[in-house]
Amino acid sequence: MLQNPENCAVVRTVGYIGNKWKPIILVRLLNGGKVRFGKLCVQMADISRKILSQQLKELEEDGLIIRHTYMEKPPRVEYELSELGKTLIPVLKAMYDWGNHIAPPEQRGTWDPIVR
Amino acid sequence: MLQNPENCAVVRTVGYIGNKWKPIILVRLLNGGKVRFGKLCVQMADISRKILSQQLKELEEDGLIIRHTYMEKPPRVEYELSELGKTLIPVLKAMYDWGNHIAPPEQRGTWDPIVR
DNA sequence: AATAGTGGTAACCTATTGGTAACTAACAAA
DNA sequence: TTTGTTAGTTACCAATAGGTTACCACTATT
Repeated sequence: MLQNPENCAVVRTVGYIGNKWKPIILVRLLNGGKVRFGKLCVQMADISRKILSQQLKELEEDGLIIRHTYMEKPPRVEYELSELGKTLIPVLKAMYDWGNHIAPPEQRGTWDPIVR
Repeated sequence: MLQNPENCAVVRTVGYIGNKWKPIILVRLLNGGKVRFGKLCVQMADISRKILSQQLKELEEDGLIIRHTYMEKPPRVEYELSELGKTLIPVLKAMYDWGNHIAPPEQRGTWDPIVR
């Protein structure tokens, strides 16, 4: 609660998604079903493969996403929001709305994810 | 918008508050008016004075908080949410709610800031 | 035979974050 | 006279985050 800073719920949330990449990765997974590693890589041009796979691993360990591996050659790996991950949607939406709110009008977008 | 990752509103938001300390500092400023540096320091036991003053400076540069200095000895400095900072309340509340939602029941709190 | 495609990992490097201790100025209290 | 007080800053160092490049395994294609 607000009166007990050392045990604040915001601290807990920050522990899960309080860094540069995780909210952005999660938003990429809102647009429906499973997304391949390579597609994420292309969509997020600024992130390196190493950091992306590292962040995906942490998100999976934290139970926010699910990793599907297919025993094919060349390999195929897909990522998907977990049920717990979906509970973050209000947080991601609030972040999206605020970013939109402070953006110059010509850079504004709309929130229309497929996952609800 | 979700279709233009390189220009996503979430990226913008993360640029302002996507780190370990800023959301936590901002939440400390929701409980009404101006708060002294020393009080913030005590409330957030885990942050060092150096990092706290650094983060406060960035928040001020980004226009999210206002810094009031009084020409007294010993010095007095107080921090306050700006109007722009107050527009972040829905984001902070969503983060708070999610952290609360995943917390064990005995660690849950209530959201009752004085600033609205 | 060489190349492309996939989802990584390893080695290496830089940049940012964070921590500690010492120092400042000016006044008040002991 | 010494100490305490406040909100820092500076110097120095360690730890973490993030980035770059190269490489792998295996198959299909050229």
